[in-house]
Amino acid sequence: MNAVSTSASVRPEDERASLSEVLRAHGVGPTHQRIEIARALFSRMTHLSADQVLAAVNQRHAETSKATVYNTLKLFVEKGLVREVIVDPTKVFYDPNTSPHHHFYDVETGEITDIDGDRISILGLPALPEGKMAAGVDLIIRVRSSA
Amino acid sequence: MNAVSTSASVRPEDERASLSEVLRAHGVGPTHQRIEIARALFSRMTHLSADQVLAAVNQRHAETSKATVYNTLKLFVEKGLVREVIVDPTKVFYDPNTSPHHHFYDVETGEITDIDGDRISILGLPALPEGKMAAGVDLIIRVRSSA
DNA sequence: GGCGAAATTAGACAGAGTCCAATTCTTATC
DNA sequence: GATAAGAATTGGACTCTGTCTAATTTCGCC
Ligand SMILES: [Mn+2]
Ligand SMILES: [Mn+2]
Ligand SMILES: [Zn+2]
Ligand SMILES: [Zn+2]
Repeated sequence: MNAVSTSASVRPEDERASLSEVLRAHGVGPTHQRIEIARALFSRMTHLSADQVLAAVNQRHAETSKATVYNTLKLFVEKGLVREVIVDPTKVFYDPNTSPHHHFYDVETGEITDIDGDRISILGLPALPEGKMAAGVDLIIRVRSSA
Repeated sequence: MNAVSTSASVRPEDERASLSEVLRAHGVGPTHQRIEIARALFSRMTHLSADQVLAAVNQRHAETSKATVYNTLKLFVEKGLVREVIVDPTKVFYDPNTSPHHHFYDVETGEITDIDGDRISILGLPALPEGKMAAGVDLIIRVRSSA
């Protein structure tokens, strides 16, 4: 039940129209740049850094500025279209998968892999601090090549 | 069972001597700067950023450079004296508590609080990817003020 | 088409962290 | 305690991620 079909045989025009609707459905006015940024994320369904999004969007010829990529990613996070993944101390990754899930993080290669959220249960959590509510539960399994 | 007594009534000289031994025990040659950095972390037992360590160590009068703070924190991590905590996209925190445990992270204030490791169990984890070994399990509960 | 609001942009800026070659310390040996 | 070789420290330049701003362009609507 994801935002956008990932099927390979979708005409680019249809894909953009459908992304446009997804943006509107999340209260984001569709613009050329926002659609391209959404396309970079949702057509790949991988975890991309801002820099990688910028490169992806400007692959054919420059279309979108760095400022817009940062503005747009922040907006997408606010509107719940994507999620931030904080695993690497040097950069944030953006995750088009917004269903609750966790991550393997390869500390050597930087690769991030999803762990399905509803197979995991976390027991024994203490009560939240007074007056605080949960805003997210991030479980990160850091891995590296064995041997 | 921590590395260094946190009791208030320890003579500064004794504290430094004892830190010196802790460093040696971890294969770290003790120097004036390293001892002061260790003292900043272990006397507070809180989660400090490199910048906070730098400020703490240079409080009375400048003693230690930024380069040395970064060099030393990296060395301490390698030698298992402290642990990195990656929760804030803008900076790394260093944790003098190396026993397995998890964290509350207040996204509004930046406050980091420990969650005892052996009360928590995590069930349903999938097998690690082929040829990979676990290098760490980080559970972060992001919280914010309710209402 | 024309208008006001919203979005985009270049480029300056900020902050965390790295790097390097020159200098200063440690430590082992005598 | 003096000496010498290796180890650690240092200022400052540099890189990288991310932010900000004021000017321009585009969008949604009449
Ligand atoms: Mn950084
Ligand atoms: Mn950053
Ligand atoms: Zn994910
Ligand atoms: Zn901790």
